[in-house]
Amino acid sequence: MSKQELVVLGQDESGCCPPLLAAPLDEEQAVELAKVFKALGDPVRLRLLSMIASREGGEICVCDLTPAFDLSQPTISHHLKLLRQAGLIDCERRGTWVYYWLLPGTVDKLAGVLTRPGQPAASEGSP
Amino acid sequence: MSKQELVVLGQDESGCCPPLLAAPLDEEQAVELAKVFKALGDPVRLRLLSMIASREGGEICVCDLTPAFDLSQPTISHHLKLLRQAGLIDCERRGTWVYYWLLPGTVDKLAGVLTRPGQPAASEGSP
DNA sequence: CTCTTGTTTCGACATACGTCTATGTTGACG
DNA sequence: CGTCAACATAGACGTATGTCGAAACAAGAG
Repeated sequence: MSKQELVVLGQDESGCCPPLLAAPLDEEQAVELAKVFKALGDPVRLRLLSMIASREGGEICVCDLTPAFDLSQPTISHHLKLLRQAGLIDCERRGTWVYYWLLPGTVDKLAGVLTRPGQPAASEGSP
Repeated sequence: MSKQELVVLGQDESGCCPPLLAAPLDEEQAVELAKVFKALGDPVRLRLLSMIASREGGEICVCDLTPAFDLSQPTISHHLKLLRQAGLIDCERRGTWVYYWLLPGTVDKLAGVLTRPGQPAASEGSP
């Protein structure tokens, strides 16, 4: 089940991040990046990702996600599939329920790509 | 001309950034964020943004953007319009030519939203 | 095995999106 | 004023996307 992500971002260990804002992107990089941004370009998927990522234990059951939306269960499942194919989340069946969790690599990659040179990290407000 | 952005992100000065990955997003925030991510969800627009942002002087003429793509001039103009409506760039006519530049606020906002708590800034690789 | 519950897959459909050609608009220059 | 070049807008067309209901699949309980 967790075998079908498109491995959309090279997850390169080569230091840090391809500069989006510091050098022109070549077409191939742009295509790969656009897939992930497109996955984030829907309010339902953003909220799903947010709910998954902000879960204390790191995992959340579909049955806890669905009631938060005014949409049919198949539609939620569809959006979760797109997030999974974008490499943003993964899931595992555990008995009757399916649990989803965040794949931090892809999100970190995006954050890096969008960080302008010289811009400090977005440190959360808890010193 | 530079008057029609949707002012899509509140550009709030309230410290830093709404946590996308630390707390569930409410619907309104999700809708606003999704507009910007959707604008980034196209390879042509990503490359356009990248070319604009990485320009040394901070500005670039449309006549320098168009030839880099295998698309018609109106198509490029259309994509630039979407980036502008998303609050990512702005433009100004200067004689015959139109110049575009990056609006750093929106990009910074996205980077902040995608940065996980505890994740350091993406420092560029030039020590 | 059968029944029930949770989840995904399958078609179908309306809408949105990316692209084009054709046409406007704006400014520079004779 | 007329003409040309640089961009923008308008309309059209094919494809992709978001949504649903129905059906299939998986796993536990009788």
